[in-house]
Amino acid sequence: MHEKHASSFHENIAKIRRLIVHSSLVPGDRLPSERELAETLSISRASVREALRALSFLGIVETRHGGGTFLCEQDRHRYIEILSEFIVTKQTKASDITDMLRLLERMAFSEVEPTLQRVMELEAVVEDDRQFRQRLIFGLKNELFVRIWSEVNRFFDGLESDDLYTLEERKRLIEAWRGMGMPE
Amino acid sequence: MHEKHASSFHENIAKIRRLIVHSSLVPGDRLPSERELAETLSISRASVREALRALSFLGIVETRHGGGTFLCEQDRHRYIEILSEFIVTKQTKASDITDMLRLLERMAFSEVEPTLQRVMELEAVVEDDRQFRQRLIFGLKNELFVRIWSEVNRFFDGLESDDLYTLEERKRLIEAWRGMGMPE
DNA sequence: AATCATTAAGTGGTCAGACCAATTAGTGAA
DNA sequence: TTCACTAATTGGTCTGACCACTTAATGATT
Repeated sequence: MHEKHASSFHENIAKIRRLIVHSSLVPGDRLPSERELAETLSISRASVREALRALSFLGIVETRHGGGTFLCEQDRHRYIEILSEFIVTKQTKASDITDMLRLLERMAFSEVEPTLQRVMELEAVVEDDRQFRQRLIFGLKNELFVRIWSEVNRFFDGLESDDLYTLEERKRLIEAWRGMGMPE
Repeated sequence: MHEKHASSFHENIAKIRRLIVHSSLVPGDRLPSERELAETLSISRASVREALRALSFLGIVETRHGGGTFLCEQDRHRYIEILSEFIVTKQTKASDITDMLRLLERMAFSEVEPTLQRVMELEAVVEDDRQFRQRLIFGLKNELFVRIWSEVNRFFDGLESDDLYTLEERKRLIEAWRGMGMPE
């Protein structure tokens, strides 16, 4: 007999988070078993598992086969508010995202040598804010950097905000970059 | 009748990744249904869902209730190799991690004004590489930045590598930073 | 009584089948 | 041809079972 599916993925994660906070769990503590959580939170064990998997991805909890589910060590739990709220529910100040992108992209400028070819490639897409920023980032050969930028940019896309830079800014950025290279 | 659980979480993700590649799917294309994937890959639908949820977290696929599961737009799928391999299996070049940390921390220096108090706080922990870098990063009030740094640093910790900077480097960084502020 | 191998209980991992909820494709009447 | 309706498809959730691993309890041995 089904009870009506009032639950949802995000809500379930929030429920477990609240439980962690209310139970005053400290890093290293073991959470209630999945079966217990399911009954307490009035959701199925499958849903509990999906939520726990998400929290595991966020580095908040850690599961050990046969052992249990534990709150992660370190002060990582201090970021529960930030992490889960941000990644899962996408609630972060829009200014944080745009600031972060600007920082990352400025960094890309300072880390990549402005060769003639690169400058031309960038100028070719100067009309399109999105392509411009993407081309810029891919100049960095650090895969990890690209990954992080992509993640942040994904949320920026979901923001439905305007371009990050104006056309004039983009042109100015290229000029400044070019100036950093050659002693002309 | 059970077949023996030869599957594992990581393997399942890899299976779906291979299927995406071999099927020559392009962004926007729909993946086979969960039931179909389960049969094709010889794993349960629950396991398929867990793997898909992970890929969804990585921004590789997107699910629409009643509609299907789709490969994300953009060239994000080009990062399937990078993303899934990195986040899930933690296989990233150590040099990428240290490079990234150095970049982020250099960025912190350039973004934060070297007030007298901040400089003193940093000098107080100059002996400890870990504390030094953490104190530095927390000077940035951008929560998102802190989050990202924390994530990257987590992997660095798991690397069992030496300090990121030598004591001399740390002292030199502080001096250079101090010099950026006051016109002395 | 102390030690250690064995056993039982507990917990995460997987599987199977069913039903709910939303979308999409197909159908038929206007 | 158009559009409302229906059926099929697909993701979302639930239930219960069994497997694999860990941990605690048990009991025999020393």
